[in-house]
Amino acid sequence: MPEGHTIHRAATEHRGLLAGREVEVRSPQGRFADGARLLDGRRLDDVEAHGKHLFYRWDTGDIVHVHLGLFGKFRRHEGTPPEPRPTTRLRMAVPAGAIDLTGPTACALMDEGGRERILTRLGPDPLRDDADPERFVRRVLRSRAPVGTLLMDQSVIAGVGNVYRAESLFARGIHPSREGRDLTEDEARALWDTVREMLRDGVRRGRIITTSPHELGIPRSRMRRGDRTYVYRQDACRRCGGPVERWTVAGRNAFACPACQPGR
DNA sequence: AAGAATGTTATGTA
DNA sequence: CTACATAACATTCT
Repeated sequence: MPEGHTIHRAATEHRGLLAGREVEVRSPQGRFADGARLLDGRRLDDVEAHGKHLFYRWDTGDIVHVHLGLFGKFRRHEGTPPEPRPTTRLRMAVPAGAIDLTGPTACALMDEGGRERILTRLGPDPLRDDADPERFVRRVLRSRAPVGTLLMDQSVIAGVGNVYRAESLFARGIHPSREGRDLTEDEARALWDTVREMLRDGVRRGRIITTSPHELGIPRSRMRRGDRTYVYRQDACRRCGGPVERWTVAGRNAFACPACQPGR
């Protein structure tokens, strides 16, 4: 379930619950046993999000790196949590509540060097105040790769996944197959702005909704799963009603409305 | 209940 | 060297 909005939301939530406190750390199945043993009872100092990556800083100087991948998920329990399930990779508990992690691509101990190694291969993250949009714009305008590929490339822009790729390009009327260098500077900047707005909205709502009930002609209360996107996983474009193209790029589904997103 | 899914990385092939 | 495709890995939901 995770694109950048999920990660930044988790960082805020986990910081609020855990930071500055001594945390009970557990890892059933021994999957993170070494880390859990080392960190159990230590103080968590901070939680940082960058793109889809999370970094938990501990008073030992250790950093726990978490990447949710495709299946990773956090669950929160208030108060005393139930016994962790066998698939629980990491539990961080304080008296007020607990965070459980399942299915991550990455959950590993590292040091500052490891964190920096990851950050150097990440592009600007539109959810971060320190992000430089021009880095994204330059990279896009110089590349002959399709803009749909560039948006999913975490070294070009960090935090965008398959849904935001489809929906942000739709919002700007840009076909994913257009080459980066064929975009105008204005298009590239507007694309960054759109992605940032969508991500912020995702953080606020805790889910991705890029459609407006007004445009769909559905009352907000009747909106359901399937009404949340214009082209992502749609057969018909929710704006013009025309057929949505669906094809595979690097093993992932890509979506576009050829009428609303001209250019290849 | 098989199949699909909001990811990344390493390795193979053209 | 680049640019692809494919496999591997993780789990839940329909």
